[in-house]
Amino acid sequence: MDPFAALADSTRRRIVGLLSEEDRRAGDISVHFETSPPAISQHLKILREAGIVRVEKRGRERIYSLDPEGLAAMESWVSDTRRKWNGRLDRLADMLKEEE
Amino acid sequence: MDPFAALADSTRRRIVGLLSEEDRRAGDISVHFETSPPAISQHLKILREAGIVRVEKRGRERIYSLDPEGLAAMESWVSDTRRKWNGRLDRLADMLKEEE
DNA sequence: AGTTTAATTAAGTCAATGCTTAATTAAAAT
DNA sequence: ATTTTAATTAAGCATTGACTTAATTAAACT
Repeated sequence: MDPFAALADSTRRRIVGLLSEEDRRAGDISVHFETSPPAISQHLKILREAGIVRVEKRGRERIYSLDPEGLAAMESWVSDTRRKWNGRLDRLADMLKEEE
Repeated sequence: MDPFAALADSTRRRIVGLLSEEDRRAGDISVHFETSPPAISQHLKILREAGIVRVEKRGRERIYSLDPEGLAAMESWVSDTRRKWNGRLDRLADMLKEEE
């Protein structure tokens, strides 16, 4: 699943929010939600495959951490879009200026 | 549909890309895609309800334009997440510094 | 007035998504 | 060695999402 679709789900965004604060074990993520541990595990898998999150096995626990690279796609799309939009505003400003 | 879900679809992101260049009539958007005009119209409705796009009726045409406010939610979520993440890195750097 | 054009809404189909409970894997503890 | 604990995978189900064609709305043209 691509990063945009991965972050379309609010539960997954909340997970990312938790991991932006600190690395956490799967169970420590799970307790923050009403949904079952398997559901959270499935969300984590999606985030992993989207490159947004990493896992590290530690004994029988899995430590999840944010992979900031994963946000890059979204960040650059947004900033590109914003830049193009601003470029239009700038050209409009120029046109108005030449009318003076 | 919330802005994140609205932008999870690549067709809708392409529409936003087109509108970041210039305002366009529904039909002028539609021709850029293989899918049928009704499908594009449905996408436009979703973008409208997410606050990402605006319409203006002009005779029997509808002129679509980008509503940059609509991107704000995504932008601020991403930058907040990034900020929290960076904050962690900073604290880590401080800790390493104090060890010197 | 009647027809064409621009666009949307309606209705139905199919695939994808998110959830649940049950089953499995594998490490830790007794 | 057996049992408990942490987490995931499997299977099934209900909902949502994106698409299609057909029908509708409304403005423009002749």
